[in-house]
Amino acid sequence: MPELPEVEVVRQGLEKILKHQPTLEKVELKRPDLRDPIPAKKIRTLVGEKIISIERRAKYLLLWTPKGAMLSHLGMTGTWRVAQLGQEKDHDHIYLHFSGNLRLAYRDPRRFGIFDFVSDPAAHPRLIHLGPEPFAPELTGEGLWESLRGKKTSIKVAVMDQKILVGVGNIYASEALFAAGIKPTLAAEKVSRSRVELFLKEVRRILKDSIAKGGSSISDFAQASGESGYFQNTFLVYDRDQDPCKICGRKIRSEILGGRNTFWCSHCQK
DNA sequence: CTCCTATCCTGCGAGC
DNA sequence: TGCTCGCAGGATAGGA
Repeated sequence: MPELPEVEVVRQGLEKILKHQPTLEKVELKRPDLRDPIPAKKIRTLVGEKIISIERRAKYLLLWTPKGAMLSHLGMTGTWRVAQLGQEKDHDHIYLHFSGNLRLAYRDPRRFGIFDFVSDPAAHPRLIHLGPEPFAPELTGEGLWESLRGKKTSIKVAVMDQKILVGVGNIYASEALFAAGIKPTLAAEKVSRSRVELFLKEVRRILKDSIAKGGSSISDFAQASGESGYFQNTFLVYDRDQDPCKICGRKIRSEILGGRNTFWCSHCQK
């Protein structure tokens, strides 16, 4: 669900809400697990600590204290919000109580999310194999192209592979490949270096633009403030099967790649 | 190794 | 209106 822009928008929202560095006073778990068991004991070692920063890595959030961090992944339907007493909802699984009578709620109907404890991100099994951040200055089109070498899988599946490039999920993969004029079904190894360079440029532009627009709000995504994003209004191909291409007017088509619905224009993308 | 499929879970919209 | 079906922004285990 939330891809890099949505997670970044949530990060910015949480950063604002937690700017005054409140102390974590209580961790209330409504159930013992999401996708995985929640290590309640380890997380509660952070009680009494201040939240000093909110970091995003790939689609993960890290709420840092001096003694370690809480790691949050939103899965498909996860949201964080301020929920004072009386503002509980169905599928609220975690309440973080802070000083100053502040309470954050994590809500996640499908429970594909993750909530874990991290001391050393470089050693955490969920983080250790992640590929480069799209905005990392050291990431070049050539570097990305090299990591696609020998990949028989489709370029669409490859750019969604978090070992190759993080943060790009099903929406932004389709949108960025459209912007770069690359047909998603093409084998990754067959995409030329210059076209991979263009893809990187376009995916950066699109991710940045989406962050500026508050991300894409489909069904229940909202930023921590509760506001919706509006990047979904600018989709050129995603979820537009059979609709006319906004550039050439021909029908957008779709196919399942790697188990995920993929959208493209066979005239604009080769 | 790489690649592909099935799977976790709930809610919602389309179609009848 | 109410039911059933298929699908949804992700990531991983396990099999080929």
